[in-house]
Amino acid sequence: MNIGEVSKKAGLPVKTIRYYEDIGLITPMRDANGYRSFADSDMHKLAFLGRSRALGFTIEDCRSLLALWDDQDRASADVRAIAQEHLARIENKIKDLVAIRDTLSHLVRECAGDGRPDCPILDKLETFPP
Amino acid sequence: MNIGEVSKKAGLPVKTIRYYEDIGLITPMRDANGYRSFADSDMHKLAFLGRSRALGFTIEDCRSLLALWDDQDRASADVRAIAQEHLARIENKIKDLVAIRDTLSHLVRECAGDGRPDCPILDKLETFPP
DNA sequence: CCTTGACCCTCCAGCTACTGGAGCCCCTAT
DNA sequence: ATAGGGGCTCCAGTAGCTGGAGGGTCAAGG
Repeated sequence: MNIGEVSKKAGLPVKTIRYYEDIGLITPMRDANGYRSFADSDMHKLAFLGRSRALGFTIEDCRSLLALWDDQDRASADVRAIAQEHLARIENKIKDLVAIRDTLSHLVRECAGDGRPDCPILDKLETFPP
Repeated sequence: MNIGEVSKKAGLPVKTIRYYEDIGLITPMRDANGYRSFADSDMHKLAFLGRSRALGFTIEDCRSLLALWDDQDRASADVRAIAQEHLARIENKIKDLVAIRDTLSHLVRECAGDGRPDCPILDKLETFPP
């Protein structure tokens, strides 16, 4: 398979696939003409990567997950640890964003949003908490 | 005021303040020795920037907000528009993250997390939705 | 007067995870 | 022969800083 076909099947941009090779996540063969030649196992890895990334795992997480995936003797606890740590990061991020959203929507509601210059949003940005 | 003092008062790292000057958000004077010399108005702007950034506004948003802040004749609607757009971005991000969190916590709950190699997390990453 | 240590300065490189573009080669069809 | 749609590499840029090298400046203590 050439890179274009893999790109369609895996749902990843061509550039991203080449990048993943660059950083050593996959190592497709090469044809005589220099074109990358992807085996099914490469496709499979790329799909795996796509899903992991869609769930917000970092590239380094993906590298670890991929290694565990390749290792038939892995302990599921190792996988779980990575996922759980990531889950905690996500939950923190959500908490931060919710706090921001609350502050922000409060500010937006308070602002008349008309042609006058008085603006509680700017006022609050000026003198917010401490 | 020297940069160190401003840094403490505004709660921003020295490097960040220099960066903000670099990109034209502030333009402090210079002393004869080349040191930056911050006026109260600079401090004020930096505090404003710190708060805006803490609410997740992009640097370009900050640039716009700062311009509106400086403009005594601004329409509050202009500020509101920026804030509202940002709010929408945040809400989208929260939605995405919540979806990720739900999937992820489901996976983590399903995984035994013991020494055995069977791992529903890897299975799902392999064969997730479509 | 000299040194020490805390500041300050500039410039360069690196982080994440790609993305865009230039400039080139290759393959197939007409 | 040529046109188009692949493919290739390498370089640069994105956001928003952060770290470090290598150097100047200032106030206090010996």
